[in-house]
Amino acid sequence: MAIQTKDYDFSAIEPKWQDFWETQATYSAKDFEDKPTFYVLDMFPYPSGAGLHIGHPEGYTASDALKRFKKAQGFNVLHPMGWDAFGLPTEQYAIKTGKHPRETTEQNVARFKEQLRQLGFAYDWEREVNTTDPGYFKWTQWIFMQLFKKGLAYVEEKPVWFCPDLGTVLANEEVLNTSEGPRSERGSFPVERRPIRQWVLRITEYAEKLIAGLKDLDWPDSTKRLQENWIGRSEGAEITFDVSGHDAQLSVFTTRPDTLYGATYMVIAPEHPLLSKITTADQSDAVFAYAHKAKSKSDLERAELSKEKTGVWTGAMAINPVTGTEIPIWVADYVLMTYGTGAIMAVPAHDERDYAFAKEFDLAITQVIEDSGAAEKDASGALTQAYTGPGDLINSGEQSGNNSESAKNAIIEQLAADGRGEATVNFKLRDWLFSRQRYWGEPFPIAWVSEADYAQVDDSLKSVERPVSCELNGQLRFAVALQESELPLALPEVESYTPSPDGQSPLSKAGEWLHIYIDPKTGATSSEAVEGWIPASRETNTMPQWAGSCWYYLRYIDPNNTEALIDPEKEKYWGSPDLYIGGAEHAVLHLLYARFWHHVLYDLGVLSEPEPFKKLFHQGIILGEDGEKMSKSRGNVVNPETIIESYGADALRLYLMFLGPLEAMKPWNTNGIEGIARFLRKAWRLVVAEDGGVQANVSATAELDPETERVLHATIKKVTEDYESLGFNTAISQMMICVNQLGKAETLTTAAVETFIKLLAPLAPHQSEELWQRLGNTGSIAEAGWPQFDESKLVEDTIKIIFQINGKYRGDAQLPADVTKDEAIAAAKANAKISAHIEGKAIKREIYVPGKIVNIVAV
RNA sequence: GCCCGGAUGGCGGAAUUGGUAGACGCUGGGGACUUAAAAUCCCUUGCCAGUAAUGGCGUGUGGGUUCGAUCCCCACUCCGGGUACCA
Repeated sequence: MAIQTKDYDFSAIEPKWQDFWETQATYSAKDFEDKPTFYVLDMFPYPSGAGLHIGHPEGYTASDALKRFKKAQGFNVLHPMGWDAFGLPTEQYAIKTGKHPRETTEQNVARFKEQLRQLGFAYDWEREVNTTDPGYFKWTQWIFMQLFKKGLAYVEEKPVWFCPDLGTVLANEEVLNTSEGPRSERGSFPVERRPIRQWVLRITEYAEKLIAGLKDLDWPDSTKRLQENWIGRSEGAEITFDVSGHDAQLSVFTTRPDTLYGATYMVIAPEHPLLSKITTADQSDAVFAYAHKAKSKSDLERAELSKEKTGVWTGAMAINPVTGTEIPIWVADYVLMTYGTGAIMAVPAHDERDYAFAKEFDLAITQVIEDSGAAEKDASGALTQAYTGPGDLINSGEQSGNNSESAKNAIIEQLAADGRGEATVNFKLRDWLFSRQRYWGEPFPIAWVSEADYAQVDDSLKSVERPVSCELNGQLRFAVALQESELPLALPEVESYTPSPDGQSPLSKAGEWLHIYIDPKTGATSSEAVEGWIPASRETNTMPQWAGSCWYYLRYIDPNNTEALIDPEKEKYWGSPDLYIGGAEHAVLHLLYARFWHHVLYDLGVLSEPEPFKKLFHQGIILGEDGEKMSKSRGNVVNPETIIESYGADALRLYLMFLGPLEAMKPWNTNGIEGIARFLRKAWRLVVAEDGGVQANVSATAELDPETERVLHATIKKVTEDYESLGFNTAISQMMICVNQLGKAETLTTAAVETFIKLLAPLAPHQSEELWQRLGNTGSIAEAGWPQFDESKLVEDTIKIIFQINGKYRGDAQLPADVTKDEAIAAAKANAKISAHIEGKAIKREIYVPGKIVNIVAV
């Protein structure tokens, strides 16, 4: 039932084939089919109200094309799609309109799905996942439960941004740093740091594994380096200093224990717990004023003020453990409570920050590493900048003369003997703040009980090694996991989606849902009191958006399993994704969090491999026509639907890939799509004649001239290689060369035309299917196999040899492909232009690059 | 500041990683078909000089290695991205 048109009518053809793929389930993956598998994964979108923008189809076209290519090559292909549907904009919309986020989500998903369909992306919709679906988040909650029981989750009062005017907690990126202090991005209201109870995941416990695991991943080097820097492993030592006149001790982390003799003062962070204890009476006003001010600053502010060092002397002194000298202890916000021990030994001679601070406050600077003239000094020989390089130790007692590298160990050993220090490793990576005081997220499957009741609770419901407790309404409470059969723990219906004025989640007002009784043996719950059960209140925080996106790629493999997160047999069959395509903006957080969960699940025996994403590719960004980032405010946004209306989805897909390398950042240019439209029309006319039938010069028995045949085989080779390496732009240019050549040929074999259409099909699937059908074939072109090239067809009997004089092009000639060096050089000399150039010169050297170049060096 | 990318015609980009720089496409110019337009086809299009043959210049800048450099080395400029006192 081909639609009989002579023109390429994409608006009729495209929906026809979209229906076909859907009803025929052309791209539904079959578990355990006896074929090699290929799992290609896209980063799933957040279904926003704005719909798809041009950036989405870029990566998705690449994965769709690759999927079709691999399918044609005979792979059992898995290419699913889903929705990262918990999230802030939907919740904000609910707060504004009162509409349930679930409804908004449904509408947005429907719209996204329709748009993806219009682009011809043939996903396996039977495996669709949605993070807000109870059948899905049941397992998100289940994973959290395992983390909790394994001791990888805890609760802490953490300072978070709170905006009293908006009545909500804000994420770091929602807070702007203004001249009037930190303000909310929305509405520019003042915000403040408030300690609010938070769940935190111990990702730092996996820091070592997360660094080590990077080694074997086929990822862009820059992304690996980014993760490595983010985790920020550094080796050094923890050294303990005595505080004069106190029995307190101050521990510091340093990567330069070799400079210990040069530690002339110490600095502790404003939040350091020892601060109030060691501060002397005369200094306390200044110290506490300073500490208070530092607390209200954002990390951002602290960093921005980095040029000027600020601080106050606490009045206390510490004792340098190797020199025995008393050194002052300062408080300053350039020391962060969140890294190391929250205190440092300051070595101004060999650390830039310490140097700047010492200069600002006129503190002693003792050089202990010989710079051998490498550092700048003033007339008196004092350092005018910190020397951070290596060298021999000076002014360092018995260590003097020792090299700085070996002195690191020597000093650690010397300290360790006294119990004053040991070698340690520190990470920049912090534990993962895992809770939000919001409505639209996964509820935690946790209940809080009293200490006495906690004692009765079965160990299987506890974090046994590390019990989790906190104060709720002034009372000590302990965390208990619910029974697994209580999952999924659904969100209660609430009257308002707005957090309460004190920053508590909207769930804290869901009274009936909140207060429960729990069976201490099994973790079963009831809303009514039961004999022997204990009263409990549910956790009211919800999980962050990351939670659902951390493991969705696993669920595609077994989306409807109600008994397990994933069937181990299916997991082994499909393995982890063979290729993951997504933006570089997720290089750190999403990819790190997902790796963390995957490692944990592997350690729990749920998964068979420790790393989730073997191969990763970042598509670039499509800029507006003005070369700027597309944004509504700039008015340079290109809408995919408009392009599809005027050129069709195939043209859009091809053009997106033709713009430049997939990984590059490249500007959109609407004019350029004409070339692609022309190319598609040429391909169409190769098959379809004026009268709508098949072209008369195409037949099974026709002759194919040798040059056309050579180009065709060269195209098979180039396109196959380029698809494999995601080099779609060059594959398209080769197909353009090919279509031009085929168009010139007097007659064409059906086989030649079919070969070309098969090559085109991954990128322009609608038109290719249509042409395939009009040539008399049935079924999808994806099931017709992938063309093989014949190496012998690529060999040309004559080759063009370039003649150069002194490396400069002076002529060329067609010579037999098997020409020898001597023959080639002779041919060059026989060339009129060449002989003119060597006339009267002495030939110094003759170079022949086989099949390419003759270069005669003559002076 | 540090860490990554990148710089090639009027524009997007290509170049088997050391072998004719500018494939392919857009734009511009000229022509054919047409009553006309669209569509299609052909020629042309890096810069300078020249009617031309041809010659010179040319891959951000300056050096170097080489018979030969967009590609390798050294120094620098500009642009983009990430990161932020991590001891």
